[in-house]
Amino acid sequence: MNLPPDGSLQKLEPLESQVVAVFVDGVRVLGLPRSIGEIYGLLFISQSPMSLDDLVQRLDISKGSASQGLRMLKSLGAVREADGNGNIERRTYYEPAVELKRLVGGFIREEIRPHLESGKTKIGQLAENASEVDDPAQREFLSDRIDRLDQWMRSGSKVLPILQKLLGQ
Amino acid sequence: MNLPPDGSLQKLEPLESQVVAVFVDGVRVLGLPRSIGEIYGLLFISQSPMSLDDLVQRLDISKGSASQGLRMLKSLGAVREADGNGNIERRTYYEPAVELKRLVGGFIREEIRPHLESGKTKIGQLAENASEVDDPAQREFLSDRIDRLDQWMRSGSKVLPILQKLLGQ
DNA sequence: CTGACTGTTCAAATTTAATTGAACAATACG
DNA sequence: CGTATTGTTCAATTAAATTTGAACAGTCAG
Repeated sequence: MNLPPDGSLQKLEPLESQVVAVFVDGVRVLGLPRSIGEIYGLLFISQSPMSLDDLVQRLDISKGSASQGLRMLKSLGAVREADGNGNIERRTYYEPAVELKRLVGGFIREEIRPHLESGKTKIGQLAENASEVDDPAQREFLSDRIDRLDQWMRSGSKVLPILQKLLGQ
Repeated sequence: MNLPPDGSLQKLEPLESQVVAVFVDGVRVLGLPRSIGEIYGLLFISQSPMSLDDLVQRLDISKGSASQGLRMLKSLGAVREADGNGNIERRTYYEPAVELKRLVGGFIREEIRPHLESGKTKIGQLAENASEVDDPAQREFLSDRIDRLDQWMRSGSKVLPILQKLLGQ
């Protein structure tokens, strides 16, 4: 007694499965969980917005996964709530953000920048510790390497906005 | 009966541990295994090249991990074999590549491009399948989305060499 | 040939990360 | 209120990735 209300829901069409697979593969490269790829992929290839329950049914995933996945996708700016045309519906529907610029921007903001920031902090501490090494030759070597590390971080920080600009269509 | 031959080997100095931690964190962002970060990190902060056995001892990892880790780092172009000054030694010693350009290039070549390539192939197939959908409105929507996906891939392919150039010092 | 040394391979064990599902808000409606 | 609906949380489970370690291959020296 929980049959799909109509035939269009439930199992994925072959084309939908293929698209979902592409995104599942894509997000793995980015180090994100597979459910993220499934959810975004299905939204991406669906003509109308979908609710959490729709995703649970069509992808055969748990409510928990769908909820957490949507949360992350929202924080990445990769999905947004569709304005329920008639506000009669209680549940919220989601649609994908399809501008590459936005997706890349969200990923950089949420997944890259925090690491760069914390890295810079740690490197600052490293530089201090290195400056206290007794042996001068050793100290010079360490400072040199740590400087280089610092340069890498700076390069990274400098390149990110350029990257975003280049992908802005 | 397997004591360290001298005090300089075995446990990591605090500074070394900190540097290794930075790299462990760094490679996790890139989706690479922690041992990769440990090995590269230690090589990076070490003044002289190290052998597989050195790494095993100092990082307290297995020979297997060290071997596989070095293999991946070699394929990424992130470490190279040090030319044994005197060719008296039998075992090979490794030193890190410290040019950001080379590291980024290797990562793009080994980890990014293959996915872009296979993605392009899959999208080609998708486009075919989509063109065979009966309903014209649906077909148009699908083609539109798949086109977009294709554009993303092209953008990615176009940006990678620019990225490499930007990081070339 | 035999033994010592260096490194690789890969199935099994371990560790880490993601997913589930049951319990729990929160809100709406009669 | 009572209960139906929608969604969140999080401890327990499951699944995936990494690490281990024992077996093996190749090489050199005696």
